[in-house]
Amino acid sequence: MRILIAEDEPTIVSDMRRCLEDQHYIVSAVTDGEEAWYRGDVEHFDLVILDLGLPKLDGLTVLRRWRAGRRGMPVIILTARDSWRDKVDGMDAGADDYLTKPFRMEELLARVRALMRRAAGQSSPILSNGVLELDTRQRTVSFRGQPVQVTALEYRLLAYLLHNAGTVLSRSQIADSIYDEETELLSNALEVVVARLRRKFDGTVIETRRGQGYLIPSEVPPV
Amino acid sequence: MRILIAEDEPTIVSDMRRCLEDQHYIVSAVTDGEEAWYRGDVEHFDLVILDLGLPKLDGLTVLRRWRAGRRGMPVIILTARDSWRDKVDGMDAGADDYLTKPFRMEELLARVRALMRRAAGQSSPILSNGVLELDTRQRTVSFRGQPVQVTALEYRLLAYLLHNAGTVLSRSQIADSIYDEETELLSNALEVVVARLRRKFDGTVIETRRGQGYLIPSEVPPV
DNA sequence: CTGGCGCTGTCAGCGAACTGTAAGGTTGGC
DNA sequence: GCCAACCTTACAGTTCGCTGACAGCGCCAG
Repeated sequence: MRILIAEDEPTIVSDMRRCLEDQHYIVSAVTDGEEAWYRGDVEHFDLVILDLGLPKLDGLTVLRRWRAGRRGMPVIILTARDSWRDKVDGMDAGADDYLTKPFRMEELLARVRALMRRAAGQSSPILSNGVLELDTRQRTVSFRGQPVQVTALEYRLLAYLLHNAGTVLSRSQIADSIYDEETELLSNALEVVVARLRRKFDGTVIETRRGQGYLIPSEVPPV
Repeated sequence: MRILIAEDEPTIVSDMRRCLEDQHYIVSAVTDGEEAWYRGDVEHFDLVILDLGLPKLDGLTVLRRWRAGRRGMPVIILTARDSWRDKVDGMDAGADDYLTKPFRMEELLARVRALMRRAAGQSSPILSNGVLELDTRQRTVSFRGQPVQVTALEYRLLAYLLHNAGTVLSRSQIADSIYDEETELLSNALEVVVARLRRKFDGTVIETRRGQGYLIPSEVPPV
């Protein structure tokens, strides 16, 4: 689950980052509106925490541009002022929730969880391609009907591949999605994860496209 | 099991809170309609007790908004007036039950229990996965047919896990469900509770998914 | 009021599981 | 056949969860 924080105050950012990473979210942070808009437009985030008072381009504008461009990810807006106008404007612009600074981290987390839950409730909780099945609500994986245990990292990788079943995904796309941005990829870590997964199923589930990346076929006839 | 009380009269709130907390429910309370709607929209509650005569936003409107937004939790409405119109309107708006003020706490509790049971999707008050059995009416637990004594906290944890048997539940989900919102989770308290429970059964009943959470398997062949 | 008791949170040390690294083998394309 | 890309395996560092001991709290009986 990737979260984008758009906030220019360093201490708030680092507090939020720490809390969210404790909850195993993958956090990216930007400090001005232009960058916020760009990242949210170009990358995939499961949730955005957006300060309204950003330099260069204010939060409301960023949000409106995203929505105009059909970026529908849940957005929580932060406002320093306790004015209901901001909140109303924000909700009208397409925000899903708001928080007034200062706020307690627990409250932020509760709202994040709620939005994640709501977003999850809208899509089907089961990802499947015929042989491989992933229940995103139960966080379980099964192969040809047999339950299989996977680690947290393996699960993230599987979920990403299966979510984009039929599409070839490059290493860097995969890495972006399952690691946070600081972690460099200077070894064959990804290959190793793939290998470990293959051993748990059979070697054919995850296909390699030499020079391009990996993919999981979108529909496989059952056996 | 979390309950939201939306009621503006302090004495009624505190009476209800005391009774419900005696029954080991986790209670949150709000005093106006706007906050009620917001909390119910954003957080997860297993049941709501909703006064119809709330300031700022009346109860019926709150309820209709929740239902429009697909919030399906059971709702008991309270009405000060003994008029059938309110009740009918309330039920039409999606309430599951009603109570006319003044009422006796025992009656409230009975209705709460009934709705909880119904929401659990089973007429029987017994939760079981084959080896572990939990009688929600008597608040007793047995393992392989043998009764086992558990503390209140342990019971809440077990009930939550068993209620979602087969699902991996993260620490924060569990904490949300068994503690009230004020309590911080800054240590390994949860792990300790799990350990104590494991010692009372055998170590295999509650499974750990490292980095993800805990789960109780949904169906275990009896021995 | 006091002491005992049961419940629960905190802490520290240990062990196991997870994951990145590296080295050597294998495969596929040119 | 050669080279680069990829796979596999083993290993080691690190993180995460478990456990046992302890302490604080609230409750009840004396």
